[in-house]
Amino acid sequence: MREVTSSFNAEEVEAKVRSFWDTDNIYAQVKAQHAGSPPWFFVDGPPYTTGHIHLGTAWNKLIKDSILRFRRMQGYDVIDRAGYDMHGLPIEVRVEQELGFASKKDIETYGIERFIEKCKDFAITHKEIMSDQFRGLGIWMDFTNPYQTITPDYVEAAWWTLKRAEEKGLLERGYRVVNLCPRCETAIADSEVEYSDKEDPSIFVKFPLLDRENEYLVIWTTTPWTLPANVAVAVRDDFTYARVRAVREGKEEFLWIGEPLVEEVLRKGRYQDFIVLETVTGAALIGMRYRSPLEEQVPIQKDIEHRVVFADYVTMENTGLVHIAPGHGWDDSIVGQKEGLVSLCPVNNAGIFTADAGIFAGTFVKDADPAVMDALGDNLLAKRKIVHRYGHCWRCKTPIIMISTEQWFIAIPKIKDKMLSEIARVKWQPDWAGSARFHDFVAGARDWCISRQRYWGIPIPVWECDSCDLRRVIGTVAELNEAAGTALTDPHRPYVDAITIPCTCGGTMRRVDDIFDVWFDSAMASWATLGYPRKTAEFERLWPAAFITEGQDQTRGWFYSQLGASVIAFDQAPYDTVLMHGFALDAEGRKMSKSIGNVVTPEEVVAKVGVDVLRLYLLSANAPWDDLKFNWEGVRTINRTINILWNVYRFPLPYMILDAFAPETAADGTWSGEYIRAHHSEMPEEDRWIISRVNSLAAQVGGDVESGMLHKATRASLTCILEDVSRWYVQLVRPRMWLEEDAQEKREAYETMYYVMRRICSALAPFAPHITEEIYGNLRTSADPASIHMLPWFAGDDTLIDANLEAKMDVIRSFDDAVATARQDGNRKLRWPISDTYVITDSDTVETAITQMNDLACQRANSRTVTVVRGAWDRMGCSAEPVMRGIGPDFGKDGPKVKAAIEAADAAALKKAIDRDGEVTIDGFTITGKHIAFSEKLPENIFAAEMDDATVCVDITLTQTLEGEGFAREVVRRIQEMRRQLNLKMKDFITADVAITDMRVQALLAGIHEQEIAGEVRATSLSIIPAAGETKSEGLTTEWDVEGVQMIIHIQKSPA
RNA sequence: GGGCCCGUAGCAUAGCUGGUGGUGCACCCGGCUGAUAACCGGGAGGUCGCGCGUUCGAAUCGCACCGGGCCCA
Repeated sequence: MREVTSSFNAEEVEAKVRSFWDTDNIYAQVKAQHAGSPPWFFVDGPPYTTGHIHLGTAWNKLIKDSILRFRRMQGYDVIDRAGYDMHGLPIEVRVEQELGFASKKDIETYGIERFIEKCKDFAITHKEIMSDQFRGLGIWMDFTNPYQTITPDYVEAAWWTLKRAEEKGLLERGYRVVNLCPRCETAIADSEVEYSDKEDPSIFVKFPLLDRENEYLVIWTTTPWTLPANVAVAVRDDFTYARVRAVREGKEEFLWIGEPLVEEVLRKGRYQDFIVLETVTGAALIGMRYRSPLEEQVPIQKDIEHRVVFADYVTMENTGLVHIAPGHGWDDSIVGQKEGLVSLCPVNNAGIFTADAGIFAGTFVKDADPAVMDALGDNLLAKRKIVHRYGHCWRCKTPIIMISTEQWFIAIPKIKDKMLSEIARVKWQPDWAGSARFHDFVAGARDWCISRQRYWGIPIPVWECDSCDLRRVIGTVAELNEAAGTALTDPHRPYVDAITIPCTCGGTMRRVDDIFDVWFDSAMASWATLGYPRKTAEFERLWPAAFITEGQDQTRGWFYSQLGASVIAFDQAPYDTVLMHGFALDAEGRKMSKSIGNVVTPEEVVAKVGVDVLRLYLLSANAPWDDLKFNWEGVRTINRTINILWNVYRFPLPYMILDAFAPETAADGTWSGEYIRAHHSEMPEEDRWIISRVNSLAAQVGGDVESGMLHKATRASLTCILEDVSRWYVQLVRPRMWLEEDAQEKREAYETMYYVMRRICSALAPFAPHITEEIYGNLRTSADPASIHMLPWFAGDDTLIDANLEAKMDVIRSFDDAVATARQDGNRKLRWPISDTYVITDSDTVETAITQMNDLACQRANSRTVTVVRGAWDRMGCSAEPVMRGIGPDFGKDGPKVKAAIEAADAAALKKAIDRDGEVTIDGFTITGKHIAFSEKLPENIFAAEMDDATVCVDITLTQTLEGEGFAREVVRRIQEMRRQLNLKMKDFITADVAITDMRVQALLAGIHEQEIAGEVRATSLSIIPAAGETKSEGLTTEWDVEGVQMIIHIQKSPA
């Protein structure tokens, strides 16, 4: 053991520990230690390789690391391979930006091969940067060999899974309405759509009814460009619609509008006058036919039979009639299917109108809005602007459009029941994450569009014949090479695009152009990380995952994609337990974002307080599943607690080192609490108490971690350090540390402190791996394992837990607080001894504790005696107060006399009499309870304070003896302070003179307390003298005012 | 618009199978002084987001609303 002098320096300690881990290969050693033990299969949710981690990413990995460390200590062979999500549009967009590209054409011109190589470089570079950041947080996962979604074996896992989908009839191709980013020219998932405010036209349009002259349906839309694809108008059958005759600029026309909206719509259309001719329910409108107002400009519209249909989602807003374009809206397409409507989509993947759009052909849809409005002519009833929430591409921020396009789908509804029953089987932390949230999400899930029209991703392994309609899904690279007679190694675009397969019909099969939705990649993680399907042994041994944990946003992300893929592939969920955690928000509970400027990075926290404090803060601040409101104050508090842990740790070291203390060990020299187990029964109560507390803590922490309650585990540990060890045990045990002789009590204190530190470090090791490693490194015996992380998890020893003792100590602590309060009230410092303390109570628990632990109670109270009083205390005085409201009416003008009589009488005697007889006669007046109010009165020099279930009374009366002792302790304190000013070492001796001119005080001390003072301050000679002699040049002389008494103290270091 | 979660003193958080609201930090006052740029005690501070309901009694149960978060539309 070596002494540690400075206060806790996170930067220094953590750097030292990190370098120890690195040079001695501790992580590898720990893993080797558990090789062959029962496995614990964890799958890392792969972060996307953006290149920088934020607080949420850090939180995520720290939760993982803490749990993995705990499981390793429990003895499991933990599979801790990290993973990275490395394909996809975000990287493509970044590379495009670097290269200054504006569209897919630029990529084609540049060359797909060069482009995807750039993407690959980007992903790999940024993966390395992130691994370093994670390592910097002390995270022990396998970053040297992470699974990567871009490796051939990983790609193959996706191919194989798609083949399974095809075999099960779950792979479908078809036209669906999807979100399209016209810039990226690809379909994007709902989850890739980001909503933000956007200004759009807000127009009211008249659709002329067939066979009704000058009569129109009025609809509203914010997307004029979808009107060329209009095929129907929807209404609610139970709403009321009005037919109005409206006049604008002298022209009269007949309009159909939702009845409550008539006035508003006509005002917007600047109609001068109107009259409601009739009202009907929507049901009466259904089936009415109308013409497109654009049939001249969009010839295809002439062939459409437009009609009014029912849709339940119509609301009585705007006009109450809804424009339906099944090619441009999800809801519209549903209505279209149900009603057998034509689906028009005269728009291509770049958002450009096709020839079907007539005069609009060749124009970008959004740019065509004004032209469409122009073309509407008089049918444009009103034109305004609106700012509303609109979807944008999450990467390039381009407003998305909805178009009907041919895509590949997984038919999720066909496997939904199985997915739901698997959700019920999985253990969710918290329970509602699965049973409510995820369940509801999956219950409403639709087909999963898995195709993207991009480059950097896993190519969809479907080959289609160019002459017949045969298609083939390839499951592995080997299968492809065999079928095509090639030797492909990298299954990415464009290499894979070149490969053709001869078809049985004599034609040539070519790969479809699409790549997978990047969410499909990570969905395979649980088997891809095991090398499946290329290798099967590990898969059979380990799968499914014992545990995963991710943020709540992954409900619709990774929890979902994994479940879907796994049910496709294996008919079961790929995980057994899922811990869902929250989001990292700022102190006000808002999302951290660069634009608000409220981002807190992990690095800045680490720079201020170190990794362990960040870790403990993130883990203890709130329950994992609640959102974290980042708060610097909270971080500082944890920092202080950790500093206290450090102080508690270093406090006994100087004494232990002075005494060359070594804890008792087993025969092989390793420590596991040998002394405590052997001597437990004869150890002091305070030692047995802290040992019990620490064992209770260990038991609690283990249980909390297993149930995902990381906040409870860490809070309990920190509270134990603060409350039990620092604020109580250390205070109790201090005097035993500086006993001179080789006392049994001191030995027990050392062993206990050692035990406490070792056990607390063990309990804290998964959460604060650096400081615990440092402390352990200094405390461990030479035969103990090199690292704390090599120790088995200490789960608490039941035989050392004494709940009864813990309860009794709670009473003493409550008593201790009350004594301090009462003394403060009586203005008697704790340093000054008092004669008697009384605990007035009706509680057996209190009586037992104070009686059985009386020595400790006396010591804490600095009182000669501590006595329990049951019921009323006979020394408690009584005061009597006349109640004039009662006296006045009964005694009239004698009232003042009665008052005086009551005040003059002995209150206790009055009370006794009234209690007994109900009345008492004084000075001829008969007095009853209503004339007098009794209250308790503390005797002189007694001060009281409440504790749990009791009242504590301290008697602060001074006697000569007590006063002498008080002054003696005052002198000791002053001399100690002076020793400190001289920077003396603990073992140094001094000589001292205490000059006191006050003869009474001098007499109290001289001869009686000199020896005692000398002993405490390590003085070889000490004299109490009446007046100071000549000022000495050596040593230190200080004049003190002690409770109004002047003292001149001189001390000087003795020669060694 | 819908689902889930959260909303308790200046800040953070416990209590939430109903019975007079705890804790930590910060603040103010005091104590201790061989852990000392530490430690301890006390005090003040709360319409438990708002409203209605169930109940003898609600922070706790129900409904509606407001604010925040994630997700969906």
